Amino acid sequence: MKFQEKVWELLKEIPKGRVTTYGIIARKLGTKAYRSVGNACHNNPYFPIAACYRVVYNNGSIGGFASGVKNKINLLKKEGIKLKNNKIENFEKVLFKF
DNA sequence: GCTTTGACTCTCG
DNA sequence: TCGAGAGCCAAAG
Repeated sequence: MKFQEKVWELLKEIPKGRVTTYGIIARKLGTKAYRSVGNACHNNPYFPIAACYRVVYNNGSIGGFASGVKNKINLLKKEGIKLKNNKIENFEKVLFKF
C-alpha cells in the first residue's frame, strides 16, 4: 500500500458534512508529509469515493482544488458546511479528527 | 540518485 | 490579524 493510497483510504472515512486537515491525515499515517497529502488529493483517481474536497488547511481556510476553489466551496456548502471568506465557519465543530 | 515541485504548517515581525 | 520566510515529506523528472 502506497502512501497516497493510504491517504485515499482515510478520505473515504470522512463522514458527510465533516472536514479534516492535511496535517491530521499525515499524523494519522504516522508521517509529517502534509504536502504529499495534498499531492495525493490532487492525484485522486476516484474522486467521489475519496472526498478530497473535505480536506482543508489547518487554520480552516479552503486551500486549493484541482477544479477550482469555488467548486470546492460549492460542494462543501451542499454538505451543510458553512463558509465565509474562504474559511470554514464552526471549524471546530465540523472538524473530523479520526 | 539528486533536484524540483506542491491542494501544507509553523513561527515571527 | 496578516503576510513573509523557513521547514518538511513524498513523488516525479
